[in-house]
Order: sequence, then C-alpha cells, then structure tokens
Amino acid sequence: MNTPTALLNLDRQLCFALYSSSLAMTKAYKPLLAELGITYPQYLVMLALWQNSPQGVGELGERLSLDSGTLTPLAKRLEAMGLIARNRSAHDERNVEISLTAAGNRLRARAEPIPLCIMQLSGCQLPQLESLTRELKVLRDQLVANVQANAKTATASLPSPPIAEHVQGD
Amino acid sequence: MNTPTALLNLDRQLCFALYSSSLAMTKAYKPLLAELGITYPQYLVMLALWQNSPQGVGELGERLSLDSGTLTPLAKRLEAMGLIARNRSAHDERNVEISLTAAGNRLRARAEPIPLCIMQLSGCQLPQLESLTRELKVLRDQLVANVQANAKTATASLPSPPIAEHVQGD
DNA sequence: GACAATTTAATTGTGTGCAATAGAATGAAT
DNA sequence: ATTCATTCTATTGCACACAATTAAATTGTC
Repeated sequence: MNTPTALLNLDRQLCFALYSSSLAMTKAYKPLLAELGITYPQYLVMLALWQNSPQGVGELGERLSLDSGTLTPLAKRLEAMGLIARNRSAHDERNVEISLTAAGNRLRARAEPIPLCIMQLSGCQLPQLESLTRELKVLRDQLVANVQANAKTATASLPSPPIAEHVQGD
Repeated sequence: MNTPTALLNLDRQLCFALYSSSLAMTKAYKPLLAELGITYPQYLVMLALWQNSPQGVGELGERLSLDSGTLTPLAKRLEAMGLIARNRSAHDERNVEISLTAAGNRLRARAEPIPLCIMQLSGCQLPQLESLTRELKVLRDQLVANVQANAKTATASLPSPPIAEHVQGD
C-alpha cells in the first residue's frame, strides 16, 4: 500500500487548523460577549460600526465579507436590541444605512476590556498576535483573489481522475 | 477625545483575521468539494474517517471539536449519500460507530489532488503553510485550555465597568 | 418620458454550530 | 434485582453562512 493519505492527514491541513482555531476563538469570546448580550458575529458588526458609524449594508458586507442573507437578519436582531438603526438612504432608496444608536455607542465602553482578556486567553504576547494576524490577512487576501480569478476562468479545478475504480480497501 | 477604539480596530483583531480567513478558506474549497458532492464540514469528517475508519461519534467530535448536535445530522447526510454507515456498538449500545463504506473509501482517491489545489490558491509555499498550521494549532490549544480553566473558576471575566454612563457621542 | 439593464437589499432554503434537554444504556451501590 | 448517578447519542431551538431568487430603485439609452 502506498501512502495516499499523507497529504490528506487531518493534522496537516491548514484548513482544519484555521477552522478549529476560529471555532475555539469564538468559544473564547462567548462568555465575554454574553455579558454584553451579543453574539460573536454581532460583535464584529459592532466593531465595524464603532469605527465608522453610518455604513450601508453593502459596505458592511464588503468589510466583513458577509452577504445580505447573513447581514439582514443579524442587523434586525441588533436593531431589536436597540443597538443600531436601519434607514433607507435618502439619496438612493436601494441602500439601507446602518447607524449606531446612543445605546450602541455606550456599549463600546463595555467592550474595551475584551481585547486584553482575549490576549490573555490566547497565551501569546502582543507582537506574536500581531504577526499572526498579519500572516492570516495575507493568506485571506490571496485566497479571495485566487478563488475569484479561478471562478472567472472557470472550468478546470480538479484534474479529472483516470476513472480509477480499482482502489484497494484498507 | 481619547483613542478608545485603537484596540477595538477591526483590522487589528486576531479574531477577525481568523474568522475571515477561515471563511475564505471554506469558499476556496467549495468548488473543489462540489465535484465530490460534499460540503466542507463533511469533508473534515471524511478526512478523519480516512485516517481511522470505525470511529465513534464521541471520538469524532473530540477530534474535530464538534458536538453531537452538529455531527448527528451531518453524519446522517453522509449516510444518505452512501459514504458512511452508522451502527450501534455491540459492546455498548450507547455508542454509535461510524465507518466508511466502499464508496466512502473510493472517494478518497478523488480527494487526493485537493491539498495541492488549495496550496496553489493560498499562494504560499509548503514550509510557510506548515509553520502557519503549527502556530494556529498552538493558539487553538492555548485557547481551549485557558477557556476551560476560566470556566471552572467561573465568575469574573470582564472587569465590571465603573458605571460610566457619560460617554461622548461621536 | 419610456424602458431595458443594472444595482441593492430582502427572502427562501439548506447546512452547519452549539446550548439545553431528553432518552436510552451502563455500572455501582444497595 | 432495584435504584441511582453517569455516560452516551439524539432532538430541539436559535443564530449564523451562503446560493439562488425576488423585488424595488436607479441609471443609461433612446
């Protein structure tokens, strides 16, 4: 038997390391955000709004790489909590502008200690976190760009297998 | 105005870098996995099974850090596709053993070119990917361990704010 | 001004993730 | 043997993610 699984080893997959550490990160935030009454994706939306308050749904989606199918219900929940307001733009009625309410602004103060809590939970020093963050952003941008490019040229992604149906069982 | 947002800047958040690159990775896999007829989490389950075929639901959940609420319906879909079988253990009827079917085994051959495709899409060299994978696993394990420990000692997570309600608006 | 093409958000449907609960099986103590 | 706590998987309910479709508003062209 050859070693066909070597490259498919779960622990070698960058994708799984990403996936599992992202889920672990979400779980680390959960109790902290529970005190603010919001979820992790809602927190990301609030972060984006704290930086730039009236922001269109499309803009926000671009920033967070989420589409309207995700953002619309999420924003409605934040609106129901009174943290944000949603209003059609006066200039272009197709756009929905999302803005912080007073309560949404106040929440920022309560969120400020969170980054330090997370840094402690991560067990890393700041420079290490920053370097990892930088590397991940480069990876993300590469993936987005290359996947985009591949989708345009379309067609060939996986090399079509040589119809090899005679595979030895384990 | 002080600079309270500095640490809350979205682009400085490791959490967001993780989150967005993990989503980008999922999107990179999607067209490749579509040819196999499976989703990304289903692919992770198959990776785990290709390494070790009869595996209990609990074992699998531990390996992938997913709970039964996620795994049960996912496994049922893989079963409906004929890629795996689910059987109660003879020794302990509480355990459900998940094993690859012949079709599940055959699928491995078609999955083998995937890692190289992803490596190309990531725009990185192998050593770089390996080092990033290693760093992420360390981070994940740190988070899991520390969050676990914190949950046990319970109570204090966020420092209770000094009831500061007088926040200047933007 | 009418109208086709485009842009934008919302809706619908499927598949995760996960907390909380339920329900069955096991093992230990009586 | 019965009871009780424990250990498993399954179910339920809620909140994402995202593809595909719909619907409304705008722009460009005539």
